[in-house]
This record gives sequence, structure tokens and C-alpha cells, in this order.
Amino acid sequence: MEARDISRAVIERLPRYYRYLGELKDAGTERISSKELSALMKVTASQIRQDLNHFGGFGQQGYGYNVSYLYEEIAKILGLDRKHNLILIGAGHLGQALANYANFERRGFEIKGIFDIDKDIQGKKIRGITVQPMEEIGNLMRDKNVDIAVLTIPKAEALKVAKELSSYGIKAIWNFAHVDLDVPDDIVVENVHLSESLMRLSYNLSNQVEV
Amino acid sequence: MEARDISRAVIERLPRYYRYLGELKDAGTERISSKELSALMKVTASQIRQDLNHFGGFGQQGYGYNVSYLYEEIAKILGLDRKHNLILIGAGHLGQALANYANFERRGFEIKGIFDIDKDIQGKKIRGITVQPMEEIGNLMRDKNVDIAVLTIPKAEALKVAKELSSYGIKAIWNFAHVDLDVPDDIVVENVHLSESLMRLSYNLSNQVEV
DNA sequence: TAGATTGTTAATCGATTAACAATC
DNA sequence: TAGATTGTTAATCGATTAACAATC
Repeated sequence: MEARDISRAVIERLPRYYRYLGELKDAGTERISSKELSALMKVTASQIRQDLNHFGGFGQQGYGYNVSYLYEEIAKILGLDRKHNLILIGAGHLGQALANYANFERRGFEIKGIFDIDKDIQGKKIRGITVQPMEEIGNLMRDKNVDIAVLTIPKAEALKVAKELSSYGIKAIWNFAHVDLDVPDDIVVENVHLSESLMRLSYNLSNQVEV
Repeated sequence: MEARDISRAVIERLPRYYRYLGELKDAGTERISSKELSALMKVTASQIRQDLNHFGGFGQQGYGYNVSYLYEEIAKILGLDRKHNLILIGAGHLGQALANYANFERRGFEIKGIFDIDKDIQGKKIRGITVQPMEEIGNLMRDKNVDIAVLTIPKAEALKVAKELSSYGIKAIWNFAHVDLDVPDDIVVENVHLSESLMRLSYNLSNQVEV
């Protein structure tokens, strides 16, 4: 996989291509042209071809793209061809929602540990995994090969835990806390700020574009 | 509020400004210059000034910006100065996580109804609101003044329900289903595709930028 | 071969950054 | 008044779209 200096915009679009190709594949479609896909996805055919060609020539002139092949190639680009071990920190509703989301495991993301500060939740099982106290994070990180931590805890906690995780050599953090984590640049941080998403909705609702 | 043709990029940044200003306000900071804010937020001062000036001149030469004033102004731009009634469709873990997230109510988003297809959940109370069967959506939409629907249901369901909501005159949909809803253009759709977020994390992990 | 469609270069469009006059 | 910092225009940079030669 080459792929340095690919623009953020392109990367943001890749998962959507992947989703559409998966659906086409499931529907039994064998080939698709950039033009057909563009009609389906409501983007320009030019953009699709440009985006894909950042990673290689996956199509064939006069034919288009083979759906399964392209699907698999995008999976590789996205790193979905490997297994990733993750831990979940914060076993509240949001944490449980993520833990129970089966698709993540299907895509190679396996939960190796769940942690919570609340003693009442500790010891309970979620998807067969016993919730442990936060103090155990270090031990588990040492035992298992964990690269991703999912933070579904309040922001003050998140800042502390992120620092701790960073000292254990975590590689990536999926951050649901409403705060920008301050971790070294070599740790990948993917933020999901739900309240900001709701504010964008609110903006668009208030400044509704007349059609 | 003016604000037509403001670029998507600007709107995406507004909630983050709002968050930082809220924190500054809580910390008792009275004024801040674009330069100081830029250091804090790790964006250029130029961008901050450009972004804000799409909506008006909120600062003062030689002084900077008054934190509380700017905070309130951005709230207005984002439409956070009004109340919005919303309904939650899908009372699984994700739905419950959102229902229990107190901050939404503090910002004027009030849950008027919760619906689920599962008979075992119907009748139960979440945050004091009784979960109703899906068939009741229409009635509630007619009684209360609901403008936002939150969809935390599987994608096949989501497509159907979105159509139904659209016929009841819903104004905005906060969509957590992994599908692009096909609704008229005058309905605001804000998507939260968690699996796509995880894929971006995966991409960045696999194609880690060396520092 | 003719038609279709890619991969890729060039043109356009838009967003970000820099610069600076206006002004508090 | 001098210093600071905005609001805004101009310059730069990057992303998107259009065009088309290559080729299946």
C-alpha cells in the first residue's frame, strides 16, 4: 500500500464507495462503470476515477470496474484486511451500543477488553466480556496486542485516559468525548463528536436552503 | 440570520469554535484575539477571522473578540437559541445513549417521543418517556410540534421510516443508519455513519503517516 | 474494427492563507 | 498618539470537474 499524502477529502469518501460496492456485490452486480456508479452515489464520475486512481488503476478501458475486485481492493486500502484488537473504555449506553454492534467484528475489529470506572458495572458481562476496573487497562494492554482504544467516557476522564493509553503505546483512539485529545502525533485520533453533528443539523434546519 | 451559500467547510468548523468559546467562557476569559484562539485550536488566525466574517463583524480592532458575546452569536447562527422537539426512533443501546445524553436538552433539543418495533421494549420508560410502538409516530407528529427525528434503527427500517416521516412533514433527520436516505431536498439529513468513521481510523492506522 | 470507458492531463473552481488598510 | 487587531482584499494553494488520448 503506497498512499502517503492522500487528501483528507479522498479518504473521507472511501468508506462510502466501499459501502456502495458492498451493496452492489450483494445484489450480484458484476461490473460497474464510473458513470453508473456516479448516478447511484450522486457524485461525478470524474471524481470517482480521480479518487480511485490515487491508489492504482482498478478498472479497465471499455469495461469499467469489476465490483468484487474493487470492493476487495478498497478493503485493503482501508486496512480492513487485517485484524485489529481494541479495548472499550466506558461501558455506558454508548459503549454498549458499540460493543454490541456485530458488524465491527465482521470487519476484523475484535474487542479484547471493556473497562469502566463504575463499580456496579464492573464484573458484568457484555458480549461475553467481563467489564474490568480502569486500573486493569495497563495489564491487558501488555498481555494482548491492542492497537485501538475506544473512549466513551466524559471529557475530563478522556484526557487523563488518553495520556495513560499513550504511555502504554496505543496506536489509535476512537474518541467519543467532546474534547480534542492532546496526544503525540503518531497516535491516530478519530473523533466522533455527536453534539457537533447535532449542531450542524440545527444550523441547516435554521438556515434551511430553499429548494 | 443571513447565511445562504456558506460553504460546508465553514459550517463544519462552527461547532468547534462554539465548544472552545464555551470553555473559555466557563474559565472566565473575557476577551480573546484570533491569534490567541488560533494557537489554542491549532488553526490559522486568518481562517478564524474569515469564517466569522461570513456571519458578521463580531470583533473589534485592537481588542479582539468578547468571548461571551461571540459565544452567544455563534449559538444564534447554529440555531441553538430556539427549542427543537425531537422524536427518537429505535430504543436500542444507541438510542438510549442519545436519550440519556443530558446536554442535548440543555441545548434546547427536547425528546417528545420514543418509538421501537420491539414489543418487549414498548411500555418501558426512558428518561420518563414511555416507549411506544412505531404505529404511533403519526399521531405524535400531529399532536406535538416535532421537527427532528433521530433514526437509530437498521438500514432497511430506516429507509421505510424516513419515507413515512417525510409524509408527516418532518423537517430534519439525524440518521445513524448505514444508508443514504432518499428524501426530498427540503428535509435536512445529518448522517452519523459510525462504521465509516471506524474505517477512516483504520485507514489512518494502516497508512500511518511517519512523524 | 467500432464503441465504451478508463487513466490522466489540463482547466476551473473554491477554500485557505497572507497581507494590509481601517480603526479601536 | 502608538500599538494591537480586526475586517477584507489579493495571492496562493488544493480540490473538483472537464476533456481526451490510450486502450480494452
